[in-house]
Amino acid sequence: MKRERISEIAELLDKRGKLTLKQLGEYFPKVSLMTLRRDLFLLEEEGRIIRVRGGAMSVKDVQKTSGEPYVKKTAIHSDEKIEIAQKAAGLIDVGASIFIDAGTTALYLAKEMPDVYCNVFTNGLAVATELCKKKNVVVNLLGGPLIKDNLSTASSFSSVYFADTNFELAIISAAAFTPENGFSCASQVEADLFKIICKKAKFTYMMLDSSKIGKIKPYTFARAEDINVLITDAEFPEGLKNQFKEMNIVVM
Amino acid sequence: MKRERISEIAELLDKRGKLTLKQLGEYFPKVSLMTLRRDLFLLEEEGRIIRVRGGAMSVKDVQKTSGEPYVKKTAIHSDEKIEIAQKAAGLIDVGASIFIDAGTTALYLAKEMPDVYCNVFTNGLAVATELCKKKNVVVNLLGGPLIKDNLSTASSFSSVYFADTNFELAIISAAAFTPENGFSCASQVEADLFKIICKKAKFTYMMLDSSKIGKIKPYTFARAEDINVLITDAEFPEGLKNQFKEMNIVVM
DNA sequence: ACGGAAATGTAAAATTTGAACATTTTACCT
DNA sequence: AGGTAAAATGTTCAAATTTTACATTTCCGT
Repeated sequence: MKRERISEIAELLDKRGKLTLKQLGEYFPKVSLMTLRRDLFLLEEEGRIIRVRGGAMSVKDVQKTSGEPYVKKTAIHSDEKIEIAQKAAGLIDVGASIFIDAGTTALYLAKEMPDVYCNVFTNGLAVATELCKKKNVVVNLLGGPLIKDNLSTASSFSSVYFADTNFELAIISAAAFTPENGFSCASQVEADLFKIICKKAKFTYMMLDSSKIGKIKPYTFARAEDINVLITDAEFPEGLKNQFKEMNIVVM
Repeated sequence: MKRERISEIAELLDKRGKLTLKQLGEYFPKVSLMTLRRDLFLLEEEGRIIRVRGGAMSVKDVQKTSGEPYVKKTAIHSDEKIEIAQKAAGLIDVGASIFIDAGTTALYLAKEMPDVYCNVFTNGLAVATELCKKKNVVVNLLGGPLIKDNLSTASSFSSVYFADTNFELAIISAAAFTPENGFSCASQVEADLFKIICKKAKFTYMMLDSSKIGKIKPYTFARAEDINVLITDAEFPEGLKNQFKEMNIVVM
């Protein structure tokens, strides 16, 4: 009982990188925070985690992401993004061929994804690296010039590349959304890529955390009606939810 | 004054692994603990340290005690590989267009590389990620299905991709070499890729640490006479060195 | 079922941290 | 040189976290 919980905590931390004690408390409502604190102490002695103020972080994670600026960004709205990623991960079928984008939500999705046989295309280095940990997932990286801010590729070459590769499902995320301007992002090549992706995929699932609503970025790549499923968090306003539903879009 | 102190703190932490605020206070009696605390905060933002209750610890130190299979591999013959990487790094000119492979020596090269304007093509995720830290290096990643062992891409698609991209210099490494079998590696797609690369590049620099000599891997991708420069370590046998030199190959 | 050890819970004490504001130093402009 | 804004540092105190100590429960072997 104790041992199970401890290894569960360790796995959770390896996946998330970092958790506060409160977050751990939500995962293990049956035990008190003091017990969890003691568990963390034991894990620290084993060298699997590092305890930091307020919680703990995974040693593995520290070893991997050696302090790159990209890592920091993942902390913003991470709870919502994880929530969304978990929902999206539940939608992946065995044998599917999927495109996943390079965003931070996509990175969480890569972590949460079940290790079942499927083909994943992505333009994100971090996403690809993460997916390589899964034995059964075939990972396929889109090539081209790298964008350094977010470690992604995007080039005019994509359309050529995709001429002979197919995926039925695209799970992507937008940097901004308004009903008037649709889904938009900050980079033109990325927007072009997303347009191709959406056209190519049979179904498009959009991961959109509530913080993106009402924002506008320079390049629109899809309208509300272009997507099939909207995956979002609990904070998503009901009114907007209904607007999507009226367009026959599944909101979850 | 501030900057100095901060880098001194960082060095101290790298050396000691972990220090409490009080200990730091003893090292820097001139400033208040609050200032040191703020310094730690900045270092944490840079990703160089991790703040823990009571003090901070070095990220490098955490990374040292690693358990990752890939990371571990880089430790084998690492001194020789770094030696070679440093030599190779010295050969890179501003403005050059270069291909670098996905091996561990290549990863060291990526780390040692000067941050000057140049274009680098690679099929290694770790190499690409590392190069993204350099402001002036334009990184271009070869796409395709990922090989999970070494986080590299290699596909039959490469030839198409390279039809419109050019580099004058290829810096690659082989897994094995004998005068009879030439340079060989363990993967056929990789061998194919290297053949294309060597043909495409005006000059081919081969990084070969002495441990590779006399070994044979299944797929030969180049002969001794196909390369222009051989970069190796101090252990490299003199006799073989001379054989290369007789073929007008620069050995260094 | 009993006794003791391990595990867990609770609450108060001790420490550390974060935030706000005051003060000093630095750098720059005229 | 004088003045001024910004940066760096110092001080203080409230808030949050951790530790400690002790109470309670659960688990096991007999």
